[in-house]
Amino acid sequence: MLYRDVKRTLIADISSGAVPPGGALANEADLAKRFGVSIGTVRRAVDELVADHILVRQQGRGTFVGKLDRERFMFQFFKMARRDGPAEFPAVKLLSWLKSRATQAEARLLGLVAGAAVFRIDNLLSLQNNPLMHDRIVLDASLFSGLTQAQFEQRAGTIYELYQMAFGVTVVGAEERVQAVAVSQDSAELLGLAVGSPALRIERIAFTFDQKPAELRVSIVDTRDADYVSRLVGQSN
Amino acid sequence: MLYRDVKRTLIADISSGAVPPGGALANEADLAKRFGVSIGTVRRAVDELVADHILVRQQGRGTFVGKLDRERFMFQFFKMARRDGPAEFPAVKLLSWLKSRATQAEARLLGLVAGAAVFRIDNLLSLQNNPLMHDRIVLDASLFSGLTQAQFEQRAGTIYELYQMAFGVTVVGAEERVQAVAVSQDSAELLGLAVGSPALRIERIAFTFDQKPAELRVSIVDTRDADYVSRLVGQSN
DNA sequence: AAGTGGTCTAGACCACTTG
DNA sequence: AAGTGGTCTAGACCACTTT
Repeated sequence: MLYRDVKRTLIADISSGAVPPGGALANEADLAKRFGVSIGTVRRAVDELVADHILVRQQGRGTFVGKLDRERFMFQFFKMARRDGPAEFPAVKLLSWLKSRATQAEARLLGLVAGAAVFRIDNLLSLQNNPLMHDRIVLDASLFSGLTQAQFEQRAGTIYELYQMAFGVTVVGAEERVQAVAVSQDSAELLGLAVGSPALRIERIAFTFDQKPAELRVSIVDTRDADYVSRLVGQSN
Repeated sequence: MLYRDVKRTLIADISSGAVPPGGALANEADLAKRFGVSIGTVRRAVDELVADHILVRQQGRGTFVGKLDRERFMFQFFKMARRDGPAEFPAVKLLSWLKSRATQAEARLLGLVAGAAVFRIDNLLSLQNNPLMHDRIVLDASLFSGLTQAQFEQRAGTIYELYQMAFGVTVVGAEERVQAVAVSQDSAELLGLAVGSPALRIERIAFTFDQKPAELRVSIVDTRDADYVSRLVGQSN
């Protein structure tokens, strides 16, 4: 399982920051020399990392560490799409920001001890100036130590890009659990719904390499005009 | 793009029934001879079909056409899981069966003309004897010509396995659109909910090779005890 | 023991991007 | 022109399953 070792080392290089987001990997021949394997073996390791969207290959240019920019966020992490049109990047407005302590349930989901310090960040997301959903993000404060509200609000790109650039926390995947709920008064006001209307509740645990949880996010979504879209694999061309 | 040609030919062999579900492919060396390419090129084509779950490799035994059995159905097409436990195969009870004509919306989703002949099949799915969800399936009658209620009720395996075995229709993927709705009286009675309670509505279009739509299915799901679970990729080990 | 897929090698040539 | 990834070859040996 040589290619496994190569893959592990490449992941270590990325998660340690030795190769930064957007940075180029060494070329395939050099990697092969460094690891003492053939180019084919390097390619196999890189193939898998490309399949996971951790690396991006560009023929003729090189292989780069994938940035969690808008395009990737839309592709991988934003599943809502209006029924009448194509997917679109949402406008995000910060509603509240506070440092707090994890409840027992939050601690379990994030792999922390109950009462651990966390950041709580609430956002309102809109499409075409219409409120669509409301996110409540919970972050392990020790993983994002020093994060400030100003830093969060003034970020240039996506939230995950901020995690990656400023804290070396690369979100590589997530698990979402979706259910239907009756909206509370708070959510109803934010989304322009009647209290008790049906809405989606999405609980997302985003994780980094090694499946380590990095973020807990609970979204309440108005699905009068948009759907949660899920593709059950199967390309085959 | 030799391996692309190999892949296309293998797909043609499968969808034509030349290699039946569960049947073995020729071994890699023979395939290489047949296509006049190296084993590595055959492997690449087969790799992609395995990634799409169309083929299954078993070291030392051979490569087989994947059957749409319970295991695969659970893995790929059944996303509901109880919050208190692991995923579990649902019991399916036929509620109604009739031959009818496609509405305009159904025809659009299935790629038919409005008024085309369709089968309408309603099922109730339960976990641990508790009703969980209610499916309304719409099938193009010309694609499943000769399908009878008895055949449907007496099938041995999954519904998709019946499509595959009896009609040569292999479902390889699907797109699901999920929204929250207030349940109608019919659904409420079936699921033991109060009328107007929030529930998930899942609209699934299942497709075969070439993305041709094969089935439309609308599910109403009670999420008091179970979630719709979605994994946003990212393995990376 | 024979046959299968799983991994790996050490090249080759092609397509694409950049200076 | 030089450098990169993309594809392909023709082997080799290993791990596993079946006879």
